[in-house]
Amino acid sequence: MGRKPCCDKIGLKRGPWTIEEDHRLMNFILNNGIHCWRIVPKLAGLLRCGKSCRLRWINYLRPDLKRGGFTDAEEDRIIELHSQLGNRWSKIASHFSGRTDNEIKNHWNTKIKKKMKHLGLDPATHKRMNDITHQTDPNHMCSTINEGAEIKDQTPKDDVITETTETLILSDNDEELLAKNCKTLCAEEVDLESLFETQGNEISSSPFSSLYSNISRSESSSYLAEDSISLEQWDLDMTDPFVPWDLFANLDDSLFFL
DNA sequence: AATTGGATCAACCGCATTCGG
DNA sequence: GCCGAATGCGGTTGATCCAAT
Repeated sequence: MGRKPCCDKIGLKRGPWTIEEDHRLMNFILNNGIHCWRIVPKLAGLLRCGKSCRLRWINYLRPDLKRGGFTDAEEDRIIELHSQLGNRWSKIASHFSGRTDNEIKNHWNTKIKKKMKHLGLDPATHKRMNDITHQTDPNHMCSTINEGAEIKDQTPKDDVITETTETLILSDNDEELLAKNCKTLCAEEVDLESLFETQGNEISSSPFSSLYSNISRSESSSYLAEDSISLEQWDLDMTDPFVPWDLFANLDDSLFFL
């Protein structure tokens, strides 16, 4: 028997997205918004399933994505949130504007996890790994205590970890506040103009970097000044695979439900 | 120059949850 | 309340890149 597939996969394309596919998906969403992912590929002329389109949009094409490496402050925040929320990546991602759950999850698995292990911390519990050894095997006590001392000397982040584990127990009020802050953060409109201004080099890692570098500040401001915009109105060269993110600024609000 | 192995991250898979009739 | 469809989510995989040998 087995589960029915989410969509008819016969004839559907898989694997990495091409520029042409990105272009089609982005143009479709720009013009129509998102109402039902299942019909998006059909209407956009893509041989992909809706799920794949959704993922591509959320993780790569979304205009408010930050991209670029994580800062130390962001890493600390991830560790803090992970200590409170566990592997609930979408919840953690909701505390960052412009970061996806997939991005955070990857960063956790490839970088943070290793760092924590290197520091003698269990990434799952955020506690010292040798503390566990301590409890379960008293014969190793001497060696683990020495290791612990060594770790403390070499890790300035220890304080952060200790502090965050202390905040594990939240009162109802705290949780309510946390949820409220999260909502506010998600509801905030993304200021693409300031994003353009402040992100500078970070954008360079994006495939859209060449585009950013080609738009002058005055040009981007004039895009934002338009009241209503359509693709034809912008007079875009549709052979260009990239659409300026600035142009997203005046889209229907419903587009920014994410 | 060729090979190998580790790191990275986009994309997929399948289960869980939500939604609508 | 039930059921099927749609969507969300977290774990995992695999392609690619790059440094080391």
